Amino acid sequence: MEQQQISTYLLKSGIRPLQKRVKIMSYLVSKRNHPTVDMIYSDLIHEINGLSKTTIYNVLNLFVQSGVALALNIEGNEVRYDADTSTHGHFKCKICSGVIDFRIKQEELPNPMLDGFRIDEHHYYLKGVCSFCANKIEA
Amino acid sequence: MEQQQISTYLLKSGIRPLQKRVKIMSYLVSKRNHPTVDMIYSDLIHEINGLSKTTIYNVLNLFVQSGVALALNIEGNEVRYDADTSTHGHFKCKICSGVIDFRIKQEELPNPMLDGFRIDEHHYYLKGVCSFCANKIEA
DNA sequence: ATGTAAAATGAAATGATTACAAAAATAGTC
DNA sequence: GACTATTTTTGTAATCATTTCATTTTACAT
Ligand SMILES: [Mn+2]
Ligand SMILES: [Mn+2]
Ligand SMILES: [Zn+2]
Ligand SMILES: [Zn+2]
Repeated sequence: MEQQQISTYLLKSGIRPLQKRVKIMSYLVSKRNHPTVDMIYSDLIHEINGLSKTTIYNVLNLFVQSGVALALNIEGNEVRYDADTSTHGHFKCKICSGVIDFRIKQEELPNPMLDGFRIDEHHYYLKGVCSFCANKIEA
Repeated sequence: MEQQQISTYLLKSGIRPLQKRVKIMSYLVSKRNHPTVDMIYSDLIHEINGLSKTTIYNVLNLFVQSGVALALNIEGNEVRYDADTSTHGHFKCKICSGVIDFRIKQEELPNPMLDGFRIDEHHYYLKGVCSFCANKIEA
């Protein structure tokens, strides 16, 4: 996606499309790697002059509050960010630590009997060993 | 459940049923409140003389590794513990912060096409407002 | 160009968890 | 019951992620 499209998207979502915000959203959208703050920082520090880690925290918190990104808490010690806010599931590999998406339709997720509850978010996480790592192990 | 039963259960799971371990497991089993380390600490400090927070971390890590407890990462800033290791889902209320169980059969959870992947854990989390808090709000 | 408001920065504070060495408890042996 | 080896617990300090906050910089409208 072009930076121009990202700008338009942010604007529509009520976020002023400032340079660093556009770069960070652009990173999320193009990489689709569910990065941690540190991953974003070490990748973008080369590209954006004088980028601060605090800025990344600021921008991501803004994105999450504005609903253009999700914070994934698959594991207690790290938060991962995702620009894909549609309904889908996540698998995390214990070996390579990679997080990958899988498609899930909203209707496929079980709807428990929770009378009078208001449900805002659905999170479906799987953990295990990805096929790439599984192959390496048995080899 | 009696402390005696807890001891037997821990022993069967390869865990020496020492006093503090039994008390902590007993707490998890009887309260069923998905507590954080701090909740366990502030509740048990009265009952167990000279209990240290480090011990709670040690014991819970042992429980999780031995498979007699689950660590739930519903929200990035807190880990909650659960002695119920059967398949079930969790709902967290944004208002009162309570975490409650709901029954889900293993077969109800979608099984994505992940060829060659080994899936070890399923986590299904919902977030929103519980019926008790919803009532308070509209009142 | 100037002024004002918003955003970014970096250092310090906070909070949760882990590492580690010393002290205490446990279990087996005499 | 005392002795000893091993495991567990404790308390402090270290680590790591995130937030707070005062200051500097940037963006934008006049
Ligand atoms: Mn995703
Ligand atoms: Mn539960
Ligand atoms: Zn892998
Ligand atoms: Zn509630």
